Amino acid sequence: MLSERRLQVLRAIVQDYVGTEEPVGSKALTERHNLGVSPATVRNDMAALEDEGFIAQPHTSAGRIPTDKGYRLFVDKLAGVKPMSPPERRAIQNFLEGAVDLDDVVARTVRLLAQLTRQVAVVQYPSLTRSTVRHVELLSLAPARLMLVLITDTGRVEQRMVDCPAPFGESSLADLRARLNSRVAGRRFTDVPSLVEDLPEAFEAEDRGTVSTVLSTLLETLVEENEERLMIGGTANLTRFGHDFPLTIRPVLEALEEQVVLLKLLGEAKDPGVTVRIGHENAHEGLNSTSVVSVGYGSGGEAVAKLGVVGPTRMDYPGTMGAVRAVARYVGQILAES
Amino acid sequence: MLSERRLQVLRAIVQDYVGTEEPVGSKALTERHNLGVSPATVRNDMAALEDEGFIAQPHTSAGRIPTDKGYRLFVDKLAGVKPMSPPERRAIQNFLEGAVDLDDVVARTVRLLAQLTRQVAVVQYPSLTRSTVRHVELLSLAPARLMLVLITDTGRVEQRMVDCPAPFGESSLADLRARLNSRVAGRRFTDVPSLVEDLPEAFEAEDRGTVSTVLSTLLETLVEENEERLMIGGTANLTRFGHDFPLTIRPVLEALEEQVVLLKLLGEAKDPGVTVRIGHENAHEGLNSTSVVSVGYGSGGEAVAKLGVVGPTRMDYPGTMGAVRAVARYVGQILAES
DNA sequence: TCTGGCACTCGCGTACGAAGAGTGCCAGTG
DNA sequence: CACTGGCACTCTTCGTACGCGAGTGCCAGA
Repeated sequence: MLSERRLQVLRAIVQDYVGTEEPVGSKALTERHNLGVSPATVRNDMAALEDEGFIAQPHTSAGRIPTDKGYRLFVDKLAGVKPMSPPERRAIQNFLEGAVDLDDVVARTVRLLAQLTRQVAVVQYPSLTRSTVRHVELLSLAPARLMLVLITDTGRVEQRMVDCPAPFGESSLADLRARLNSRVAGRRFTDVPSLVEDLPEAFEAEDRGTVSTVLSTLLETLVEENEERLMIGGTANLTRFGHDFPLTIRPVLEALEEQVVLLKLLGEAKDPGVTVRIGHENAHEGLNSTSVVSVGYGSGGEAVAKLGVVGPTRMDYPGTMGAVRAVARYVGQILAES
Repeated sequence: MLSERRLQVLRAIVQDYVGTEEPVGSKALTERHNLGVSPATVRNDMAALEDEGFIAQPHTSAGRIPTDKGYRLFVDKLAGVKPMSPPERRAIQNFLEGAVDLDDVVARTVRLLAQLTRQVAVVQYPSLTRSTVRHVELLSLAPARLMLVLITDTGRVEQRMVDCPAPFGESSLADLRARLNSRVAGRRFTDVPSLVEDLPEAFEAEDRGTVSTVLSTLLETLVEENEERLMIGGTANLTRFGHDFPLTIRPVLEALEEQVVLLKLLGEAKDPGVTVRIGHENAHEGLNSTSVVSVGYGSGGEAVAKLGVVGPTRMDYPGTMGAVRAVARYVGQILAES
């Protein structure tokens, strides 16, 4: 196993490299951290760390840089989560509090995260499938045309057009609206199907077709997975990555445009706390030189969606994790209030 | 004034430069376009064009590249709009037709534009202020808490919370809902204020406070300018710009994140047709080396929002203008149908 | 007015050498 | 046995020099 000092050396390498963006050599290390040993000793430790695969050198005769494995060890064992300072917390809260609706909350969250971490921020809209129904509204637009509006407890609104098989009277409409709401309001989305399946039976034969159509549209809306939307921001921060550009930035931008990829990325993190996926741990190869720090957030105790940042593997993990965690917490509060 | 041949030379320079991305010299020009004159003659013409400020040379002893002024002349006088081919038109239509709601229409439009032009696409959501009200819905969430939902003819949905000064009964709510809709449904947003101003008078004294609150929230929503949302896509195409990166791409990404900037940019174009703003014609300095091609689109005859692309000044103007115009046309159709 | 010719400019790629940073290894020491 | 100082070696980086090629501007002539 690695001795205590070798771990310290690794930690020092990560910290210095993150700070300077340049391979770090043995001499610089002893100067900047008082490890109490000489460069030569550090060199021996470095050789050992390299054998184990925690660090590597870009070319012979350059300093060392951490590998993905090295960052992994650093994140798991050598560093904690750096809490936000009180002023920062206040700033976060102030910034989020001005939001007027869900879109605004998400938009502000993205900006905030991007600004705090100086990286690319990704925020998933509160998922439909994990939330509860606040209200279902039905509007008559034409004799045989309805609009279905679904409002969730997180403030999200979905609307769908419904073309009815037969004209549907105002009184039937009011009836359906009332029955629907009394059954599903406050219930979880996953419970809705079984709660409404016998609804058509309560109506006259001529209306049943329409009721069924409305219900199936509703159920469709509930499960619609591709409706998992997200918002990203701070892409300009990508330009700070390396100086070796197009090659690095291109695939990342492409990946970010593929919402499917991002959703899968966020979805994979099951951990209740902050999750970090480093470099090649990300399935998508465009993101092989980036790390993703993500966490769930929710209006109540339970997570209804994820948010996170995408940045170079060479990032300030403790600070980023702290920012992500803090933002998630406050967004949760805001959602619970609204 | 510039002779006919000199204009042809300018056109040839623009076309070649757009194609090759490299400064074009007199010899190459005579080889690729049969102008019927020798390189020496072309050189004289080039010297004249340079004196007039239409072209420039990056360094002595390099070929010429068009200036912003040169592109401007090209766009205004030397090139038309290249119409889309029938297969392309069909592809556009097919791609847009699958959309399920407004968000989806906008999202698809962005993808489509980005793909067609291989540049960054920007689509503004149909503006609230220029559309008409389809329906206003009021929901009671708590005794003194309402949700106001506004649905526009373009399918856009806005919701707002309303905290009432006093509890508001179900019957009053139904009353208000009915009166509100009978007055404003189908009317233009700009007409709404005068249509509802005397509404509180129709209610009992105890309810007037709430009615006023609801109305002012509604009016606020109507004029809320900062709610002018937009969606962008195709940012990965930025990496095709020049090979001189960070410097070029950075400010563009930053400008794109500032929705305010983009909205102003799109808003400035008053022309009913396709508008092109080239390089320094864009007020924002981050966009000084890009061109913006934009056009209005709408569900009826009238434009309710803008869409366009942002790309390098060195772009295929006729093709881009054709694509933008065609997409706008089809999006308008889709919106009118839904 | 156009053309061919010619000298000139300048950016670009390659080659070479010096400088500097960092390493690995080894012998010596507490 | 762990640590240290010393030293030779490797490799990148940077500056300079140089030749090539593309392109120009100008001029004399048709």
